[in-house]
Amino acid sequence: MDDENDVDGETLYCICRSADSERFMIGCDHCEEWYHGDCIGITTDDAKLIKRYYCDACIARNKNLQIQYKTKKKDRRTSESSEYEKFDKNQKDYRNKLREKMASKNKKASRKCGDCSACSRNEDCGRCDYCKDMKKFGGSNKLKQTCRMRQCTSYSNKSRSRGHAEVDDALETDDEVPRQCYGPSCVEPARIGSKYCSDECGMKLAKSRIYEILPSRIQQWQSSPCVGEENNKKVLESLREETIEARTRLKQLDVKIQELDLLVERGKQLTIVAEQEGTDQEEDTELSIYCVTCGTELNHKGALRHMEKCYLKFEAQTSFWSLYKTHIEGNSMFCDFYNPQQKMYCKRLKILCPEHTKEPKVSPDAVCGCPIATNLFAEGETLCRIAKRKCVKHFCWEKLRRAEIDMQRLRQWMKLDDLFEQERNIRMAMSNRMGVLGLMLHQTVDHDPLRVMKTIVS
DNA sequence: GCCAACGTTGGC
DNA sequence: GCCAACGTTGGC
Repeated sequence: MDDENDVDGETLYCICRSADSERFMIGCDHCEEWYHGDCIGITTDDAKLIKRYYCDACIARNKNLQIQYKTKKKDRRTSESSEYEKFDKNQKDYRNKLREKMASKNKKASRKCGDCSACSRNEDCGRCDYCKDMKKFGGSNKLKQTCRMRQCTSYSNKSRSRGHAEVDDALETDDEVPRQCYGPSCVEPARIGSKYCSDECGMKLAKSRIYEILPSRIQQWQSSPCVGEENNKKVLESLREETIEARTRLKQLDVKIQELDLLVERGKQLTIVAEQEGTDQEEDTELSIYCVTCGTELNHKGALRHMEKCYLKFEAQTSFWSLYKTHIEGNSMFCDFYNPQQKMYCKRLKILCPEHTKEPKVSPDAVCGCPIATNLFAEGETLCRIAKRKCVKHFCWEKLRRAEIDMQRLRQWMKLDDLFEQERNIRMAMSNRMGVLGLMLHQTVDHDPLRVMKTIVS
């Protein structure tokens, strides 16, 4: 503190922090600081009436302090009373003027009442989050806020939306008179602005509080039912069921893929039968078909082929990129092509991605192999044996089926993701509820006298 | 120009 | 509504 009060060997006084000791000064009988009479609105005549003077800062910190007069206040009805009243009035006027002056001079000062303990602190505590953010305490200066201990308490109780963090190590009264450290069996004086002499003592007391309170809280927690906990458990159970369902569905879809693979393999064994071609050509020759993507009128023979190409053309114009590669157990359905310039991964379905998946070349001997429908909803064992290149009925059937399965797989994975997120939130709520902090901070008081009986009986 | 910190903004 | 982040501003 000496360096703050000392500049170039000179002692600094008063609220003006000047070294001037030539003019009239009065000393505070509490902090022993000296104040210029004209700086604090006290004349030499006023001083004659005062027995013990306490400065504004000390009075603000300790409400028990009051300026003591040579004649007691109750005797003020005497001839001298007018003098005291005059002095009191002067002081009030002076303070009001000072406040107005400060307010007009500095808009930022409007957040300080000037009277509370926080306003009279002249050093940052160095321990709160705002102090730790400050450059002088090695912070990054992101928060740029006033030390918690210096934030005006009057202002914070009305208009500040930001909560004043209750720090256990903070003062209740902020009385800067050193007192005994609150640490268990510690006899050292507490640090100024703290209940403790050191961080260790604060931690020691916190620890012993936990040892003292926690066991009974755990017992209480275990003996009384908690509706929130029960509800959470129920939701967790239903989430678990839904997860199992989604996983079963995924397995079924995997089986579907295997079945499709087998079907394709079976088709490969077949040879082309040309006769079927003739019968098909006669059907529906007069029907008009329009492309679902571009709207052009199409010949039914080339309709599917056109629509597929047209779709791919339009699909290629839109990109679906993500910064992250997909991590899925088993085969991923995403393209996940990595673009090194953008540093991103393609998120189209792999089977449908026109940009990064090349269509396999169809050999002239390849058979279509699509199962032929026996009626609208069922398909028989018979496979289409027209040449793959020529079959207009089942164009790209295999690709579309794979895409359909992949879409269903994707839907299930998204559902699993959603279920996982919900479970995580519930588990977090549950662990918060019965975590050390939760148990220490909250407890349930049961006001129903019958409930106690029930617990005892059961 | 530097610094403290107020007041606003945007994300959650 | 809360809060981290930050642009801005006033004082020095």
